[in-house]
Amino acid sequence: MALTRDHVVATAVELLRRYGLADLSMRRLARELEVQPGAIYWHVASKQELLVEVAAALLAELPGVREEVPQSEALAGLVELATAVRAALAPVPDAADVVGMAYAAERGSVTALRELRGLVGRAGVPADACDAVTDLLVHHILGSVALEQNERLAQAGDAGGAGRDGAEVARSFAVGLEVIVRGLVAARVITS
Amino acid sequence: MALTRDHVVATAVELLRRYGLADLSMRRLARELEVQPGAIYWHVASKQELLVEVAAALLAELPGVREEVPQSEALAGLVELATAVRAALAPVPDAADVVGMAYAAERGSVTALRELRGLVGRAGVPADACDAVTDLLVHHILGSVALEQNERLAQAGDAGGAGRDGAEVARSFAVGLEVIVRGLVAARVITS
DNA sequence: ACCTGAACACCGTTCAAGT
DNA sequence: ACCTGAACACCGTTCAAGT
Repeated sequence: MALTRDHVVATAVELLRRYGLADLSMRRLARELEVQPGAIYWHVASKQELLVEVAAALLAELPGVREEVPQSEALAGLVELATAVRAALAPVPDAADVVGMAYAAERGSVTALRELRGLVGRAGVPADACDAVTDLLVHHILGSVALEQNERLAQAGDAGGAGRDGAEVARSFAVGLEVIVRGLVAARVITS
Repeated sequence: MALTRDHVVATAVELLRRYGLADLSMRRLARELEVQPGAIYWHVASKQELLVEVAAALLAELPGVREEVPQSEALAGLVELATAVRAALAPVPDAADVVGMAYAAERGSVTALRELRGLVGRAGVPADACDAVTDLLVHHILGSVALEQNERLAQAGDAGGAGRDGAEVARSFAVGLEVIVRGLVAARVITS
């Protein structure tokens, strides 16, 4: 079967899910595809470009946001989407690094995060504060994902550790999200 | 002059400041110290351990927080400290990655961030929410630092770009910080 | 105690040459 | 158009042997 860009990206995603970012090298990927390392560079310009595609793929399955969301539901939709993004990334090793890098390189490269920004706008955040608020939300999501994965590793270390488990990290995330949403109103970023 | 752990760390910091994380390899560091790569491993167990030391060193110069801060001043002190940390890291290439990695590996490894957590507690955040709120603040700081450095790179790319400059990123950071602080009260995390 | 020399097992990327 | 083979310039880490 001939190599295609989609196949390269899909295999990279699988490698990430199974073994993490450290084992997602261009050479390892080539071995998985039963091809020489140089062959990959016909379909993808660089590892950086590949990782941006991987990040997009990780969040491509999320149900899209309805086009027309009334302002009254925008904040709730925002909380829902942020929670869904966190849940989708949490089980993927090093997902926070991969998505964080893609978002830093090009904010529009990940659909779900573009939709998040749209909801921020529709919730009433003025245009000149949209980026700041979206960044705050994205960093909260990715920080929480990274944290949960770290707890998992630490817990695997000490056998019966009293470390915070996934559910507890998810609760902390919800608290932080609530703080942000309430803060938007209290700081008069949203005048409602 | 005999190599010491402090000298190794200080040289690593200098390398990071001047050339960024990509050029801070154990081998490059050894060359800078005029020593064989293996020699570094007598003073430091691994690159990971070295980077944790580097992260601590980057924020070691910050003025410490007074021990006894009344609750009425804790929130203001928190904003001040967060702003100072951001300002200290902003000019250091890849500082967000280095400090983020150290914070993820061991939350107590960076003094200034430990002090931030102390202020969160003294501001009235209950013990079981301290970590969540501190994480939110730390990720906001590091996210903003990473963003500003990205803007700088993007601006260096297109000559007279309309990209957001450092001052604008700093303003966005302040907005986010205000949202968080107000949100703490509005979400009744702090009952004041 | 502290360092050298040399090795082990890897990287990302490029590119002439083949099919 | 798509891929191989082979090279270039690197990595982090280990460890016997030297001083």
